[in-house]
Amino acid sequence: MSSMSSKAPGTGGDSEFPFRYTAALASAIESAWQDRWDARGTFMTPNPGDAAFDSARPKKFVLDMFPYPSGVGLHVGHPLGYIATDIYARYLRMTGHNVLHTMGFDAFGLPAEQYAVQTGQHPRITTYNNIATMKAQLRRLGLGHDPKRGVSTTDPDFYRWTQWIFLQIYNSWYDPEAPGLEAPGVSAPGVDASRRPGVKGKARPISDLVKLFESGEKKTASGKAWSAMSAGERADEIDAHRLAFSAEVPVNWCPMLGTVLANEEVTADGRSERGNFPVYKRPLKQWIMRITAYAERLLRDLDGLDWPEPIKLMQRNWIGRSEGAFVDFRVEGSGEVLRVFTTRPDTLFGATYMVLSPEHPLVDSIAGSDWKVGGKSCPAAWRGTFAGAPAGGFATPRDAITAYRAYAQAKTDVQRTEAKEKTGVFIGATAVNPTNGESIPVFIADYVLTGYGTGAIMAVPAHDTRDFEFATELELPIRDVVYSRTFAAMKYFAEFAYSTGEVAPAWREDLADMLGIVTSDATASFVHALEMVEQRRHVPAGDVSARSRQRHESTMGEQRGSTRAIWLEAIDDLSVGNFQDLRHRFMGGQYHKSAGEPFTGPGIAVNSSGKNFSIDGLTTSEAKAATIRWLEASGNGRGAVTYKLRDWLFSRQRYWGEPFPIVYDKDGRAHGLPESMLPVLLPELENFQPESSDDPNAPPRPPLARARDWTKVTLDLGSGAQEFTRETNTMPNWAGSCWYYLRYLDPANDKAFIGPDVDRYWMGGDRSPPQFGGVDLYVGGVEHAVLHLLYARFWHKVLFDLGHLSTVEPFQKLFNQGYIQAAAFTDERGVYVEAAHVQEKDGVFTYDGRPVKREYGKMGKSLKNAVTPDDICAEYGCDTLRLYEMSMGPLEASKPWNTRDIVGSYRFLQRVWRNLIDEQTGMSRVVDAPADDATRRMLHKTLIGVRKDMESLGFNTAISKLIEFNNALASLPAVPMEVARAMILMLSPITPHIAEELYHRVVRKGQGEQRSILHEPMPVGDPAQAADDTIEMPVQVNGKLRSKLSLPAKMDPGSIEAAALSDEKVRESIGTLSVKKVIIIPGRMVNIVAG
RNA sequence: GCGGCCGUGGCGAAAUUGGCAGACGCGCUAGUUUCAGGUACUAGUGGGCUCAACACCCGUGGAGGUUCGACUCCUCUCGGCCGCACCA
Repeated sequence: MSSMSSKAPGTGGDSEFPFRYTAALASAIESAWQDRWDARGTFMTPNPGDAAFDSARPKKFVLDMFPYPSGVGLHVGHPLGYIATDIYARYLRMTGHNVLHTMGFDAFGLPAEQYAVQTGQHPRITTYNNIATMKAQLRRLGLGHDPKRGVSTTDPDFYRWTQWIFLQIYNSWYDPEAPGLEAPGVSAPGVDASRRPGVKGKARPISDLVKLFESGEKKTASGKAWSAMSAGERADEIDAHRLAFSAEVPVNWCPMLGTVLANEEVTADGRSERGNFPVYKRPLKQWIMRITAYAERLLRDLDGLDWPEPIKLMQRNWIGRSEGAFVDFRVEGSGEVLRVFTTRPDTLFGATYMVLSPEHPLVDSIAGSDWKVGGKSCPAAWRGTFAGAPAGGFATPRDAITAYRAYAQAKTDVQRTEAKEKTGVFIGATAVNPTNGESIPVFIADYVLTGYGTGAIMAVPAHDTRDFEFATELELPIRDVVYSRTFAAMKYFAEFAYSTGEVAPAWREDLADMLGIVTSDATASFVHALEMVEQRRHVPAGDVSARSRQRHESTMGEQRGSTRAIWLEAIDDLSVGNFQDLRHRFMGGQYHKSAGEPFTGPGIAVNSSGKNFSIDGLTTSEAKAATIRWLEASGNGRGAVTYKLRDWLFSRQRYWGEPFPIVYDKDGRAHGLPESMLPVLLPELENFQPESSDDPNAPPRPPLARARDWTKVTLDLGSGAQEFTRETNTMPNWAGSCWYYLRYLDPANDKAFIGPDVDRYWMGGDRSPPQFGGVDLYVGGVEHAVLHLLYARFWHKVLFDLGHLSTVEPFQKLFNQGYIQAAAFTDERGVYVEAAHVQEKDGVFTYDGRPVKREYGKMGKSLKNAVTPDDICAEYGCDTLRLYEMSMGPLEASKPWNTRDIVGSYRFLQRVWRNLIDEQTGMSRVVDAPADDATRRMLHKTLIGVRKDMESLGFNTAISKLIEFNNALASLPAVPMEVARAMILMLSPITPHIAEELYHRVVRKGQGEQRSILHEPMPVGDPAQAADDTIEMPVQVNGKLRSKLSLPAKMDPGSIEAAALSDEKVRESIGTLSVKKVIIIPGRMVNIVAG
């Protein structure tokens, strides 16, 4: 018998019912079971090889995104995902799986360090205190985490391996030619294996690279033979290949904070998010990870992952693959060549000028000395018309370049985005379009970015919005080289409208736009417009395309607007019916023949013939391929793929992070430390403040640089004891989160970051065929959609390539839980007030007697609307909290918290308790009699439904099924054991404490408490027993519900039809109409079509 | 600007994926218990019409389409949220 029955629980304010399920009783039950679970190690999960390991059970690895241990503690929004994974993990245990489920802490990072700067308290102490607080909060929720596996990234035993992984990456290079990126037989669900071999390349140890250089199989960058190179040259060559390397790159440098910042830590107006200090772009030597080497694999392998499509899309966009070509333009009067990247090589004939980014390295060397082009003076607009330029432009191109650079640099990102007009200046140089030998002017403009492609473009104003804007602004020629079929389609519609007098509302606006551009006569009639269309049938294709483009880009916008309104009116007058369907069919191709050509599909190249090269008449994709072939054959360029993804800036000038396992010799050359010297412990400091300065050129002085005893070391790295200096940067806080899930699997291993057997088992790499990704369910917020998930995938792939892991991807299935939102209130000044103290009366909200405004936002400290789980647990018990959070709505949806609603969940648990337990005696009310037919049917329906919902994380609907079932039980005189038992077991993943208590009071009466309900198998519903004998069959007449028939479940369609047609209400509805057709959906409904 | 997601009672939401719209919960209304409040319990609760019941009509942001049948699919449109943002 449970210990609960032996002592009187708290009264909860109702002495008449000492065993009523009150908050006091719930709390007593909850803490009693939490203690027992801890004492018995209920949630400990054995690894393969351990004594308790059961190899017959399939594995499941259920993972949460681990939290940062913040000092303010949890609010009810935080544990939403944790509760969900806990329910799922408990469910999986009860359905025969070995489940790995635990929780660690992502504990390096800025808040603890900032706190240390302010108070002098060591971040370690702050962090460990916070972890303790948070663990207590999580424990109170009854989360079934394996306590032995919950690692913290700040433990030296953990970050030792973070450093080790860094060295693995440091000591490898990416061989783009290496065949076979995956282990043989690796297959991804939903991915056609035959599509995958196209991706070549993998990480290999640096020693392989050295062998290739030694044998001459691989050429060095300089072309010099390996044997002829000095030690320094060799080291340079190797360093240039490493996957983790240091290089001077432009970074966001904040001298006042004394650190570089990630792009997302810099505000739109160029200041630090924290502190609001100025941030400068400045080249600094930093550690960088060559994640771009993996761009293609990171992109392709998304296909095999069971992730939400929006997240995959965000990663695809972030990687930003574009296919196209590099094209070389010879600069006239200089030996230089301008290389551009384009995704539209088919429009090369339309390139009428070039644009370089203001910082492009060739600008200075190719800039001309005067404003002449082809011997004549260039247009005035080319000489500088941007804000601050002198009237009439600058005296020389060089003056203009200098001024423009200053102008562009001063613009913040926001200004850049908001500026509608394109600006730029001619640099006094011309280049040659390789296709036709045409001489075209070269400009600099800030709409071309240094960081993408080659930082230079060929401008095709006819087919690129930005180029068009620039060309309009600077009076540059525009040449159409693509004939648009969409435009041809619209022309056809216009003609169709003309011949029939019928216009579909859906395309009337397109038509009006088109017609509006061909005439600015605001009073013209529709008939007149159609005459214009008639005339334009004979306009050459290239010209038509130009107009189509102008339709979008015309600077005559306002004028067009008024014209357009007139056209809309005129078109509306002519509408005689709805022709949307017709339009679909046109677009779908059914009417192509009548139109004489397809309406949709690629454009056709026009005006694209040079001396020995023509693509006229080819479709866009054909023209692209043909142009690339020509570029490669003629040596003017080549096909290429570029990515938006940048390499990963991996160092920070901060204290509270992992030290790099890197030292520098007296020549300043970096050396990776051997494994035996790990971990490199963080040195003790008393002052954690980075050195700040007003001087943007001041050198960075990370806090670690002040630990003199630590930075200077004497080591023997293979060539005798020498003096070295340690790297004083630390790793960014993404580092630990890139691999923590692996350490959960083997937390005590001091020989390796993870044992190979453990990896193969829990990540599933020992399956045949091996799994693609290892974690079976990863739950967390969308805020990590890109960075964390991309970085972790990258590390995982490197470790896979180097043979340390058995799977290609870390997270097979990802689930994004929604946020919990809450009402927040602002006073008349717009300042947030404590939401907890706001009063509501008849829909009016007041705070301290004054009216306040309500809004909804993410729960948290800043909106002063946080509700803590501790308060809710105290008032209702944590089972009620778990139940409520799961019943609020679908897990993936963001939904508003409403404390008032919790009582519904509380009442449900009370009713369950009351159905099974006598509130006066605490004894079981369950009887051994068998269930009646109706109850048993409902039991099996519920078992089937709940199981299905659990599998799909549909906890909200699972709960509603349980409530319905329990409500049905309430009307029984007593609940039969088979029903009670199933009810308790189904409830146990969601509300484990009350379920354990009921299980021991009702099911295992006095058989001891050793066996947890967690180890009880979940009962399986039997469809045969769930089936109804008679079903209610709705009968529709012409789609409207008219009657309901009660029929035997297994009735043949003929009899159903007869029954339906003989029903009085049905016959009344049919009346004098004749029955045309009877549609019978077995077990579902009948629809009678009468007319 | 481009891309994505989402609009269902007073509120949170269901709907077996094209087949009885609003399950379940909150709130509300009435009643039981109670000196009373609270708790707990029972019944009702989309809107309209009706004294009331039966019946009928309307109803998933809006307009239209496909279908025997549409919350669900298609087109357009309005509103909200999120991501990217001159990416060549």
